[in-house]
Amino acid sequence: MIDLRQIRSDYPTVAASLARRGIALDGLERVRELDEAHRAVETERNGIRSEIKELSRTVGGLRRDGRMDEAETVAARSRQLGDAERALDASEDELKAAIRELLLVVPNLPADDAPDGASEADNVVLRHEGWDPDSYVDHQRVPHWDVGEALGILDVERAVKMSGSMFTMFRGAGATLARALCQLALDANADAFEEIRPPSMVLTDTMISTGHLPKFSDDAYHAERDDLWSIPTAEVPLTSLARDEILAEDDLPMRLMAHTACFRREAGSAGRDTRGLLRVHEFDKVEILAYCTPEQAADVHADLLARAERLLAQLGLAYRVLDLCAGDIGQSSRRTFDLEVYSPGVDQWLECSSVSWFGDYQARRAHIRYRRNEGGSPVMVHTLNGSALAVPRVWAAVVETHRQPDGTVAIPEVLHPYMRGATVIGPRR
RNA sequence: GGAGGGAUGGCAGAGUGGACGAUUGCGACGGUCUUGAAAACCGUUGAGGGGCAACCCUCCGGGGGUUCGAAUCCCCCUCCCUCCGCCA
Repeated sequence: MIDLRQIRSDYPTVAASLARRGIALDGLERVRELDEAHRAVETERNGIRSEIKELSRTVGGLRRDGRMDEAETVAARSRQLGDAERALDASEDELKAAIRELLLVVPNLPADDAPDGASEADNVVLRHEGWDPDSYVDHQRVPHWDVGEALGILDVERAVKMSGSMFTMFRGAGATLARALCQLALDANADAFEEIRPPSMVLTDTMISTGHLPKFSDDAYHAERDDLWSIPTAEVPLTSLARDEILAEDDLPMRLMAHTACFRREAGSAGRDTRGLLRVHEFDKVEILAYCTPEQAADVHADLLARAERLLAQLGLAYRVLDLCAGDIGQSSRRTFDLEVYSPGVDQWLECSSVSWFGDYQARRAHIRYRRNEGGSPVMVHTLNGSALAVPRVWAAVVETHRQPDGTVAIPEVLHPYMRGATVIGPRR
């Protein structure tokens, strides 16, 4: 959530900033009106409540003194006020709920230095790494689904049999490779991040905290009977880990990482990228996440990006870094860098990490604060996160990039310790 | 899933209708004393909302109810503990 007080005190800035996303601002206007009405009702209601409390104290005093008739007179007066109080109370509840409902779907203010733009097409490519378009040879120009099938390490057909389209299954060395990628990502970040193994299903409030609900319910799997959501990313449970807590400044930045399965309905993309691993309903991912102070946020953001990049470089993959424009960053984010890995077999740039700074938007939803060393009231933390490594697309890029003339796949050296000594993936027999 | 017991401030733990936003202890912070520290003593110490301010309001797991007045009484829910059942 953005700060209601900022809407009150600095409406022009908020409106101008949100306008950069290219969204309609009538919801914001409405919030402003409701807020004004809400405060008026609240003030009036509080005055009546105060009076009732005063009268009740008087009743108590009179009764103790045995002045029962007088007590009853005062009680009767208080009874009358009670009716008025209940009416104002109901209206206050309604206004408060209406404001929250609207505020929950108002996106975050893009950072001033996020580039202008309306869509994906306006994202800024900051740089390419390990990228030489002329270096690829014919044996690398085979899509991973063909490579995977030939080597017996990817079995899409049987996954579809058991779970339907857009599910996948790794086999043999392919499954080991998928696991190796996760272990590498965890080990590479263990120097600074606490490893967490969170639940894969969460309550509605947990999904609201990150911004995945209420707006994007179509994108997530929901177990109706128990009202639980399958997590679309470890960001969801990791952000709620500190929900409703007050952290100490000395504990910040607090860095967490988790390897989880991620579940996405991909509701808007039926029929797109249906082959292979480009878009699947369930995939494994290692997420890295931090809570920090506003002052630390820029450094933490750069560090998360550097860590995600380092893994791709170590795997010998080409990638590019995108600075997402104001019109394309996610609802909760203020600034996002995307990492896209180049997959030569399908000749596509595949998004494999979004490294985002959320400011205090998620912290306000999740109520995560910290106390400054110099004391004073608790203030909202900043949250940031990104994928260290998302398995399917990186798996695809590895298999295509490192395919050798004889059709086998050379395993990148950093993965050797996790591959039971194997250095090459040959046909399964 | 069934039966019983619980949920109070950073923690421990009082409080069964009115002077309780809450006794007390521990912890933390400030001070006195001390060369310094400890001990002792004195004081401060929850969160949120509204208001320029004085100040007002809310919060005792969550929601509803009774009452002039609820931490306290009633109803529902959630979570924790004990026992039984089931189970990797």
